[in-house]
Amino acid sequence: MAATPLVLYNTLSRTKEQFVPLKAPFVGLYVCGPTVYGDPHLGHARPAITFDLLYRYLGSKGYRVRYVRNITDVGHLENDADEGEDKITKKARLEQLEPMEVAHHYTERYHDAMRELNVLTPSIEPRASGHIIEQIELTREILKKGFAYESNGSVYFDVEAYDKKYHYGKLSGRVLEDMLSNTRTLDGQSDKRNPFDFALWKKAAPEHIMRWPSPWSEGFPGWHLECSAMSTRYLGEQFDIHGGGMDLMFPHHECEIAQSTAASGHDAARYWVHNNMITINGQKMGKSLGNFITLEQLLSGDHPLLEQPYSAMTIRFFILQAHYRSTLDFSNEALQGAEKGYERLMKAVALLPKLKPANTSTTDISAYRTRFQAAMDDDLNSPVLIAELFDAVKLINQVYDNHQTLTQKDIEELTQQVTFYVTEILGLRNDLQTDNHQTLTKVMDLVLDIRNTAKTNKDWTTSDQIRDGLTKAGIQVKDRKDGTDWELE
RNA sequence: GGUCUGAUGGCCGAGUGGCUAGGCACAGCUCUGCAAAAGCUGCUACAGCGGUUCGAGUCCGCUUCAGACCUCCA
Repeated sequence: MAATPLVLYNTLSRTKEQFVPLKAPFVGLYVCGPTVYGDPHLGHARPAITFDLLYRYLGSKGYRVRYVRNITDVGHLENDADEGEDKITKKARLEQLEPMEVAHHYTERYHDAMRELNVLTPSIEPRASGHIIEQIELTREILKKGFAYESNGSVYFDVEAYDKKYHYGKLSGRVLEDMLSNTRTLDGQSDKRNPFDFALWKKAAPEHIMRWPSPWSEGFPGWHLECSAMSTRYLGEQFDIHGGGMDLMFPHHECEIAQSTAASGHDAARYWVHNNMITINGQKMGKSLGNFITLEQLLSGDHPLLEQPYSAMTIRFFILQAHYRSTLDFSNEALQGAEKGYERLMKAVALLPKLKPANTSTTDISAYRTRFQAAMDDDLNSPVLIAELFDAVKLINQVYDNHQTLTQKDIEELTQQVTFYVTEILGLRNDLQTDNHQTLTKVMDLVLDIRNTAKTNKDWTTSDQIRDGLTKAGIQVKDRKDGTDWELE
């Protein structure tokens, strides 16, 4: 496949760069996945869909992508880094469950949501708890290189030592000295030498359930270590793209860079790609802010802020209609707009097989291919791609209404291009006809209402026509004293 | 306080110097028994103030406002 060059915005350089894989046609892609201690919400959908789009598009260019997206089931501390309980452990206590039971439950919930959103499964989905050995090894390596120190059974990354040789803060644009001058001094209780040092290994408090043996103590790995360890394990010391939400840039990704560089002497990821946040009333949607809407609530409409339910594909379309590096503001009006737009697009796609060929074409459709591609090549500009697709939608409708004509060959080309970009790249499924259970109930309410009116008017011809017609259609009508029931046979 | 983003028409949201983004909503028309769909037409905005330029939403400076990160977070 003759691939046109893809340009990606690299957070490291803060510019758009042409994407050149280390070892084409192979591409290594690592994306920070969810911490499984809560239901997936609208915010989780953003990176999942953003990197699904990237994964799909890279694949369409002929690259063989290994997409690794982790599951964080251990390691994040609740409040203060040094005092807090492991987040998953805390939730487990509250619910009287095993930690792994909680992790498993929410992992399944996440998978369900991803399936609904038509997000492809990654090549590998490693769990932090399954890679303790790798994390211990990495900690050992960093210690050996002199960029970490042990303190009371815990191991901390020595940011100051690292910053002397490399640059701590290169991703987020921070300078260590500035950060230090802006921080209050430690209260003296910490094992850390420096407030910006972060844990590679934490000694477990007695009540801490999730713990593993290590050379330093029984404990658990630090917050940032898992991604470094697992990306190295599955993609190598150097790989192509590291993705995640912008909120992870600091400290999480910064620390990942420091860990990898400290251990191996060079950067691990070459392109850092960050998706922006979904906001609600202009504020970031987040668990800690308590203003998030779960995906389940979006699908059911069961949330004070929701005027109606929204389908998974509406949500996907809503997200794709904004560029991944822009904030995207939630509102009912915006979702409803997305719902209509999605319907318009899918209706036109459904119309494609019905187009009748003509001897000549009144429009040159050869440009669509390059325009679709150009939009995606430009840093995954899905909004522009969608705008281009709507241009094709108009053409499809015009041809259907005999306002324009296309040859058989052009119809085939148009069909191929449009359906490819809509279903394979944007990953939009046609869900317009699938939500039939609710629809059938509403239709039956209506039909039986008409029949009851007829019965009231003693219009037996009409009422019997309806009942017999329904029987033939496989629906049994059951008249009762207090109303009418029906069931599918 | 530090670092970094952003401010586009009723709503959402593209656009890094010159030619109408697109969707939704709204209005009129065509089609039509009515409606819907579809088509056609209209709605032409870029926070404010300076500057650079033949020309700026687009570059530079300042102001105002908003947001993210600096603590777990997608």
